[in-house]
This record gives sequence, structure tokens and C-alpha cells, in this order.
Amino acid sequence: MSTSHPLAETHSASGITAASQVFNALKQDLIRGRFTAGEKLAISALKSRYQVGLSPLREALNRLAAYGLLEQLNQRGFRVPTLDASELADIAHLRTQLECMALVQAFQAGDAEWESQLLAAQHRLRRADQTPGEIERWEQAHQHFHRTLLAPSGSPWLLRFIEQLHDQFDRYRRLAPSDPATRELLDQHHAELVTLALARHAGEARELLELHIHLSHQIAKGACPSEA
Amino acid sequence: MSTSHPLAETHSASGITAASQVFNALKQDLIRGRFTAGEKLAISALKSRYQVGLSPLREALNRLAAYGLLEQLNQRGFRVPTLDASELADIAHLRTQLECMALVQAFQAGDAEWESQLLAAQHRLRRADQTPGEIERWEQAHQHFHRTLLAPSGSPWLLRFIEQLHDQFDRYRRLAPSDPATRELLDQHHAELVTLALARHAGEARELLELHIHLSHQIAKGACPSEA
DNA sequence: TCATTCCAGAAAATCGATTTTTGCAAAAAA
DNA sequence: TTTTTTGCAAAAATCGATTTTCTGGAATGA
Repeated sequence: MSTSHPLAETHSASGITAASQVFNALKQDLIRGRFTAGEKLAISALKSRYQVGLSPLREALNRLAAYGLLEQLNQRGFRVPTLDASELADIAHLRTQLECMALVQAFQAGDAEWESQLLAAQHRLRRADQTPGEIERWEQAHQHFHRTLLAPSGSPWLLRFIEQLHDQFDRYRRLAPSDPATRELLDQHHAELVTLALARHAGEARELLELHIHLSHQIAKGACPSEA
Repeated sequence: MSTSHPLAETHSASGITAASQVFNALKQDLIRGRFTAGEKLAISALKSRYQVGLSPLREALNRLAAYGLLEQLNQRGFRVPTLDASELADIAHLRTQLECMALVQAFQAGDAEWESQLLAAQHRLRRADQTPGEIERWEQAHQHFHRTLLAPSGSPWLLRFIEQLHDQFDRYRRLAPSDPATRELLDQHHAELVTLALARHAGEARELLELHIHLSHQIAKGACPSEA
């Protein structure tokens, strides 16, 4: 657990269900690592933290459990999944496989509109700082970049799974320390990916994406409980 | 919608949460096609159909929406997803990719225990009839066979996605008509897959699995709304 | 001493009622 | 006629209270 967290200043953003709001807020907090891995969530605490009633809260918890960001114990509530090096390896490996598939498809289907959106996304990512105060903006730009890169892939289910794995992966990555030099290197990958995308060099892009995920994996490992 | 459906004779099977029970029952009914594709679910009707209160019912609906067996409209409840030929193609294609990946891994990791379980699963599948009265038993044996085939793959997330796609695929397959000759052919595949698995002929098995899914896809197409 | 049973207190799950939102139809205005 | 507004029933979403289940420690018995 961590600091307090008001859900919304302006009471109830119009037309959006309370359950969805808690879902999104909780999802973000889980990915950001605001809860301790393995922690059992006290429902009444969440209730006051997010300022909602039991029903929408429980609906959000159920959705998150189905999504894989929470574990549901039989009659003992919900718990934050633990971090585990072998699971991270599984996630990283699958990400590589699935994202490479989507990348090749995107290269075939991507049109001029996609190219401009990709350039725009990369530009926004470049401009965002990874400084503590701006980290959320950067994270959003980063996610948007990777999403844009693969978007033209005509496979909704593939993109869905990739998104899910990305969220899982980020649980680790955002908790792990990283040095500026490595961050710089990763950011360089983004730029090179754009270049390769515009030129439709699928093979090279594929290799670079593999490398990109592999390096991210190395960093993310830092979040795993130390080995005995 | 269809016929009535009592959830449980013996009120509340011990230790299992009501929400989970509705979840499972609803999930099965959705996969079996007991609801019309595109239908909007009347919550109060489900309430009496499954004999539960609102809270556990809504929790189940939320979980199913996160799983992809329901769509959640903004403030207008839940609807059964429509059947669409292009989505089916996406599902079938992805199944091929993912299951082939898992198959190769399973062939490497599978041990003697796996081999016997696989033989057992295939035997049970052979003995089960696809007659109307026995169809549920066959479906269960069929699912168990495919699950066993890929089980040794060391990738929990891959298996999770495969399971999810399988459920999606079955929504189509179970609605589509099939002739006995084709069914016989598919069942032959199962037997051959076992043979190839025992011999660890990954390449041939891979091709056969591709063919198997492709043929299933052809059948499942029959469930899609007719083209204009 | 160790294992088992029993008993609050706490937490989760569920229910019934209330509040909010939607959908539709009838009335009013253009 | 066509479009917009208004009002009301139906449905969804949410709340507060109740019921059920779990947990850990004290009491009991071996």
C-alpha cells in the first residue's frame, strides 16, 4: 500500500460508470507498483482510498483478476501477484514472439497515415522526460509509441494479448532501477525502429525489436526478489 | 436465450463462491451458444435463471467481459458478442501460431508421464460419442485432449492465451453443422498427433496441427451470418 | 507439551432497496 | 410533416445492511 489517492475531484465524471473508473485507477496503481507484490488487498481500505462503494469496487477487482493483474483466492479476497523471475522470462519471451508477429503484419498493412502517426508518437516520446515529475507522461508516450507501431496488424486478438503482456511486463520494469545510459540506448531503439518501419525493413526491425525487449528484460529483472 | 437452467440442486456447493459458480455456468452457456449472438442480456432474467443475487451475478458478468466472452456497454449492460467471419479467421490464425509454438515446446519438455496422460486422454476422447446426448462428455474429453497435448510447454501465459482462444473458437464451432465424415477425419488427426508426439516428430506434428485447425476453421465458418 | 476444539472478531460475500441513467413515446414547437 | 422537448417506465448501477466464512488465539483434553 502507499499514499492516499482521491479518485476524482469533480464528483463522477459524466457518463462513465464508477466501476470502470475504479478499474482504471486500480489498474494503473497495480502497474505502477503502488501496491506491494504479494500483498493481500483490504477491500474496506480500497473502498475509502478510491471513494466508491463495495459493488463497483468488487466488480473492478473481478475484472482485474480475470485480466491477470490480481489473483482471486477462494473465499479470502484478492491479492497482488508476486514477482517472479521465471514468470518475467515467460512474459518477455512471449512478448518477443507476439510483437514480432504483429510487427511483420504492421509493415505489410501500414499506410502513409500510419507512418505519420508513428513519427508523431516517436516525437512525443523523445520530448517527454523520464524525470520523476514527468514519468507518467513519458510512460504514456512510451505505451502509445509501441501501440502505434503495431496498430496496423489486422489481428485484434494478437494486439489484445500484446497489450496484456505489456501491462504485466511493466509491473516489473517500473519497479526496477535503470541507469541513464541504458535508457538512452532503449530510446535509440525507438528511433531506429521508426526508420526501419518507414523503409519497411521487416527483418532488421524484427531483430531490433527482439533486442529491445531483451534489454528491457535485463533491466526488469532488477525488480525480482533476490536469489538465495 | 433458451430453456431454464437451475444452477445447483444442492444449494451452494461447499466452499465455492456463488460468483464463481455463476461465472462457470454462464461461461459454459455462452460457449455452448445457449444465447443468441448479439443478444443483450437482461440481468434480472439471468438472476432468476441462475438463482443468484445481483452482486455475484454482476461480478461474473464483469469477469466474462474481461475475458472476452461478453461485451460491456457503457451504461447499458452486457451483450453477447456477435459472430463474425473475419474475427473467426483471426482467432483460427492466431490459434495456429500459438498452438504450434506450444507444441514444439511440449515435445521438448514432455516426459514419460506426459506420454501416458496423452494416451489416456486420446483413449477417452475416442470412446466418447458425439451423439446429442453425449456431446458434453465428448466436448470435455476433446478440450482435455488438446490441453494435455500442450501442457508440458513451460509457458503459463501462452497456455492461458491458447485456452482463451479455444473458448472463443468453440463459440463458432459448436454452432456450426458438421458431417460425420469430417468429424471422423478430425478424430483421425488426434490419433496421429499422439503418434507423432510419442515419436517427437515436431515438424510433422506441427503441420498436422495446422491442418487440424484449418479444417476446424472451415467447419466453424458455418456458424457465421451468411454473406449478402 | 502437543494437538484439537471452540470461540469471538474481522473480513468477504451476498442480499434487498435506493439512486441514476436510459429508451421510448407522447406532446409541443417549428 | 418534421424536429425537438418532456415525462415516465424499465433497466443498470450503486449503496448500506446482513449473512456467511475465515483466522488466530484461548481453552480443553490427551
